Amino acid sequence: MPELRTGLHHLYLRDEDLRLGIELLFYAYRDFTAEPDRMLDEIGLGRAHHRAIYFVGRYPGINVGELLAILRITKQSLSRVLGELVRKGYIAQRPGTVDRRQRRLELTEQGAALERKLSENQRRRIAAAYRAAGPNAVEGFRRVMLGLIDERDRGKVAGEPAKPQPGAATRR
Amino acid sequence: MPELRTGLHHLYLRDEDLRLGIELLFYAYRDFTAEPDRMLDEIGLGRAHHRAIYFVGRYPGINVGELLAILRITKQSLSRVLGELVRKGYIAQRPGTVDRRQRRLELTEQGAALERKLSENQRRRIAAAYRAAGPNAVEGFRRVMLGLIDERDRGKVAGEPAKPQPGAATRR
DNA sequence: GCATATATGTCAACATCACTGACGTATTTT
DNA sequence: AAAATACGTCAGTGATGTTGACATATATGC
Repeated sequence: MPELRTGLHHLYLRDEDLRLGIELLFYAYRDFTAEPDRMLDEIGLGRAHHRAIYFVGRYPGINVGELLAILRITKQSLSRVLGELVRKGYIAQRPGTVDRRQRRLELTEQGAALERKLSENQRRRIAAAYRAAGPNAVEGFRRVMLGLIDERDRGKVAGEPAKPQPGAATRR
Repeated sequence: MPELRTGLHHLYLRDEDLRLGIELLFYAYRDFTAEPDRMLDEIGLGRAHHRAIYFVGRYPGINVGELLAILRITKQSLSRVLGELVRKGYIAQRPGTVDRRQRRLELTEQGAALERKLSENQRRRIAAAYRAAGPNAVEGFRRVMLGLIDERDRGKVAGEPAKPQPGAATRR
C-alpha cells in the first residue's frame, strides 16, 4: 500500500536512522556469506561459484544470458566460473530446443547436493531471524528489501528470471 | 513484541520463503553497492576504501584493531587500503594519547566530503525504501536484519565499536 | 537466400581485494 | 627484564572482476 501522499512524511528520517540501515546491510551480508565462503574454500571454489550454482538451481534450464542479467558481471567472468563448475561436474549444459544457440544450464546430482549444503546455513540463519522477529516483521523486511532493489528487478525477485534486455549481447 | 512462545511456531517457513530471503539479500546488496562502486572507480578507489572511509567517519578516532574487527579482513589487506587513503589525503592518523601504540584514524575534510558523496546515494535509496514501506515495515526490517547478524556483533551495530577480542593480534 | 543480429565462447592483459607466512618496531603490561 | 600487544612491512598467491578483440553457430528480417 502506498502511504498517504501528504508531501510531508510522518516518517522523519534522521541521519542516524539511515546509517543504521547502511550498517545493517553491511553486517548482515558479511555474516550471511561467511559460512558458505568457508565451505567453498575447502573444495577450491569461491563465492562466485556459489552464486552461479544458486541461481542455476533456482531456475533450472536458465540460459547464460539470463544468468548474466542476474549476476551483472561480464560474460568473461561468468565463463570462467561456469567452465569450472561444468568441468568439476556440478553443472550440465545442453543446447536449447527452441533456440539452439543457447546453453541451458542445470545442476547435476552433485551440483544439487552442493547447493543444498551451501544454502543450508543461510536458510537456517534466515529461518532463525524470521522466527525471532515474527511474521509481521518478516513482511516489513520484505517490503523494505524490495524497495532497496532496482525497480526493474523487483518483479524478477522470486519470480521468473527476466529475459536479458534487447541489445544486452553487444552492450558491455 | 516477541511472538508467543508456543514451541511450535505459527510461522511456517516454506523453502520458497527462505529462498526469497536469500535472494532479497543478494539483489539488495548488489544494487546497494553498485552506484558508490561506480563513483569510486572514477577516482581510482574501490569498495574496500568505501568501507574503511565509512567506518572511520562513523567512529572518529577508531583505531586499527577496532576497524579490523568490524571489517573482518587481514591487517595486510587493511594496511594497503588505509595506506592509500592516507597518502591521498582522505584519512589522517595520529597516535593514541592513552596508548601510544595505537593509530587513531579520522577523516580529513576531503575524506568527509568523499564519504558524504559516496553515502548519499545509499542514504537516498534507504530513505526511499523506508518511506515507501512505512514505519512499521522499517521496524520489522531492523528486527530481521539484526537477527541475521552474528550474535556477538548485534550490540555493536549502531553503537560503539567493540574492542577487538583478546588475542586478536596473534590470531589470524 | 543473404545480410545482419544474437547467443555464446575464447584469448590476452590487467586491477582489486583478499589471503598466507615471516618478521620488525614501538609501547605497554606483568 | 620478559612477554604481550598494536601496528606495520615484505613477499608471494589466488579469486573475481574488468576491457578489448575476435570467432562460431544459429536465428531473423527483408
